[in-house]
Amino acid sequence: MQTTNNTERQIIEAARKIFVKKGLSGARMQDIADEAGINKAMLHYYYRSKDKLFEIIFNEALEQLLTRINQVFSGDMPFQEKVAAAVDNYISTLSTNPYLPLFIINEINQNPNRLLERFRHSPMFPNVQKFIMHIQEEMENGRIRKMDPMQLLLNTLSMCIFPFAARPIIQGLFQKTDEDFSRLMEERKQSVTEFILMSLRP
Amino acid sequence: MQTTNNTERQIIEAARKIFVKKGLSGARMQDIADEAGINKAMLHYYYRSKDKLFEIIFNEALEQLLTRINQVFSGDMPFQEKVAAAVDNYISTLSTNPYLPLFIINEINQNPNRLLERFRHSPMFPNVQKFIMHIQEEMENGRIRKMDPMQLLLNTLSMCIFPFAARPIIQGLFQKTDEDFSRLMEERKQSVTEFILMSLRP
DNA sequence: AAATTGTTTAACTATTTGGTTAAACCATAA
DNA sequence: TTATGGTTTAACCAAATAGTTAAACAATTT
Repeated sequence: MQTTNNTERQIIEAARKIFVKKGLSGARMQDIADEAGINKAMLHYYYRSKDKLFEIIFNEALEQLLTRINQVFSGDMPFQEKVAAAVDNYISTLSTNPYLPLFIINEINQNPNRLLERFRHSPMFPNVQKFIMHIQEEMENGRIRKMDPMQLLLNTLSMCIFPFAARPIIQGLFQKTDEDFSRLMEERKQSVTEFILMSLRP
Repeated sequence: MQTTNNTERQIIEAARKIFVKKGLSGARMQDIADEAGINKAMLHYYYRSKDKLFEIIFNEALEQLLTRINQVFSGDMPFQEKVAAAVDNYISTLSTNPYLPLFIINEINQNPNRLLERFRHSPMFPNVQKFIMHIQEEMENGRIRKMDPMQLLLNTLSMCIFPFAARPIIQGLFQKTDEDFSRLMEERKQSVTEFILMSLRP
C-alpha cells in the first residue's frame, strides 16, 4: 500500500510542477508522467482525467496561498503591526511559491465562472472585510489619513504580489540574478511596509 | 489589392483578440479563422505558421504598451508631475487594453530567453534609468524622503499594473460590475499618485 | 474575350495528445 | 505454492489540431 500512496504523491507533485509552470492548456499529460517517472496510464488510473487532476492542483494551490495569508488579516494586533505582518507574510509565502500568483490569476482569467466560485467560498473573504473595517476605524479616529480603503487594499496586494508575477521581466530587464531578486524581495518586506505607513501619516 | 490588405488586417485583428485572451498554447488556429470569418488556410497563406503569427502579435503588443508609457518617463517635468503623468498614462493605457499586461507577463514566463531579447532592446530601458536618476536627484536634494529607487519604481509599476492583471478576481470577489471597475480605476489615477507622493514626504 | 496572376475554399494529411485496454507484474492471503 | 487483487506497462485508439494541396474563384492584364 505504500507503493500506491507513493505513486499518488509522485503524480500530484509532478502535476503541480507542470501545471503551475505551464497552465492547464500548456501542460501535457506526458510531461507530467515523465516528471513523475511513471507511465502515462497511471495518471488516468489514479485521477481519471486531465481536468480532474488539474482541479486538485488548483484547489490545493488556492488553499495554500490563502490560508497562510489569511491568518494575518483576521488577527487582533494594532493596525501598524498588522500591515507589517501582512506584507511580511505575503512576501514570504510568495518567495517560496513564486509561480503561484500568476498561475491562479491566469486560470481564473481563462475560466472565471468555474473557478471564482471557490474563491468566494474561501476563508479569505470575511477576513478581507475585517481588514477593511479596521482601516476605516483608524481613519475615523484620525490615526491615519483618509483614503478609499479599497484602494489601500489594492495598493497593498499589488505591491506584494506583482513583483513575483513579473519576476522574469524584472530579472531580465535589470540583469538581476536569482540571488539579487531574493535579496530585493527580502528588503521589500521592510520597504513596502514603510512605504504604506509613511503614506498614511495624517 | 484592397482585398489582400483587408484580409491581412482582419487576420491580425482576430489573431490579436484570440492570442491575447488565450495565450499561445490556448489559442486555436481555427478560433482565429472563425473570429476573422475566413478559411483557416488563409492564416497559413499569409503568415505561414502559428508561431510566426504569434510573434507578430506579441511584438505589436509589446511596442504598443511600451511606446506610450515611455514618453512620460523621459519627459522633463518636475518630479511630482512626472509621477502623476506616469500613473495617469499607465492606467489609461491599460484601461483600453486590459488583457495586455497579463498576456505579456505570461508569454515571457513561458519563453523568457526568446522574448526578453526584444524587451531589452526596446525603447523603455533607457528611460527607466532616467526616471531612477531623477528619483535619486530629488532624494539628494531632500525634496523627498530617502528609499531605494528600485523599490519605488516597483511600487509604482505594481500599483498601476496589478489591478488589471487581477481584474477578474477583484470583480468576482467584490461583486463589482464592469462599470464599477472602470470607475475604481479612474479614481485610482488620483489615489495612487497621492499615495506615492504622500509616502515620499520627507 | 482570353490569359495570367493572385486569392480563397474544401478536403485532406500528419502529428500531437488525452484517454483506453489487455496483458504482465507483484505483493499478499489462503 | 498458488490464487487473488491491486498496480504498472506497452500498445493502441480517437479526437483535436497545425499545416498542405489542388481546384475553384476573382481580379487584372493583354
